[in-house]
Amino acid sequence: MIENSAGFIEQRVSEFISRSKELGIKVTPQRVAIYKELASTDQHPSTEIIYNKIRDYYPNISLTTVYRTLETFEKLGLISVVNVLYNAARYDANLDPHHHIVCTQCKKVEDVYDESFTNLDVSEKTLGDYKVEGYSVLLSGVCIDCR
Amino acid sequence: MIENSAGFIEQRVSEFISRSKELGIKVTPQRVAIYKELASTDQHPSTEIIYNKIRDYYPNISLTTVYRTLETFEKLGLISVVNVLYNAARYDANLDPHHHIVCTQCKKVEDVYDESFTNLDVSEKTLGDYKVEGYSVLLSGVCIDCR
DNA sequence: GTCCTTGCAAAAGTTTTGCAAGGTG
DNA sequence: CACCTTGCAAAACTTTTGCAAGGAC
Repeated sequence: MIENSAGFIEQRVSEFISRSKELGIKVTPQRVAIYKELASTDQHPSTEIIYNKIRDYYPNISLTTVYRTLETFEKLGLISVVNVLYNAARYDANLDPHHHIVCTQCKKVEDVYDESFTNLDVSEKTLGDYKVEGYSVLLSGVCIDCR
Repeated sequence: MIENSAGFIEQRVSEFISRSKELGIKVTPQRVAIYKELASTDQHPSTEIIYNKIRDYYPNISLTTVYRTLETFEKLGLISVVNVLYNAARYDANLDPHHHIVCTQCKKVEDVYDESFTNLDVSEKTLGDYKVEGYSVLLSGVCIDCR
């Protein structure tokens, strides 16, 4: 749960710094700025958006650094990527209700048919501001070929 | 459920042609080829992959056409896009279990906390070939600002 | 001081757009 | 034959990579 109090964010940044030292990566001002920006919002920003926000107070930062840093953080489990399959649009002619599992290594997608996934109650949820059209469960894992 | 019999695919292509006429879009050889390619696989191909497969027997087709056609089909509900948020990577510093809802119009993402989503049983599923690492539910809808 | 990290520039990869030619209904 | 659709080319946008300079430990 995000709380927009400065103290809460400072605490998360402190934890990030400790964790970075444990993991053996260097704590640079760029990395702190990127982590802090991400920890300060629940808007799930893109790389470009993070870059632009940081440039307001850190004009010399490079977009390349933001890309590389987010990738590093994600690989180490310090942050997560919301959309695993962001590389290219993937299409499906099968309109029956079903779900998907993606291999985090080769990005292959397979279908998952499971009634317990298909019958989730999405009507009464805390989605007050949204007109919900649908949902799907995306599992992630490593396929047999990549193991 | 995809069945790889030629007859089954032919039937789906026929339905596609009828539906196209109902919807008032023109049935071109390119469109039929694209639909047929997508209906013949459960691999959830990208635009580029569909393009390359079609070029084996239809060398003049343009990648632009494949992009535009898939977009058209998706808007009309003839196919669906597996990864709504494919435009750019979106990151999250919040590692607590939670889910997301995306506005299909402005692509804004918000958090959803719901225990019934968080307690799905993913251990005994028909995911035999995968080492499952996790999952998340992605709801889609239209946010209040876009209505 | 060592070696990881950064910034710049260039390249690779994905998607969109303008416009004239072509084909469907 | 009207108008939607296609193909080409160019541009826009997102991401990755090579390399030399710089900074953290």
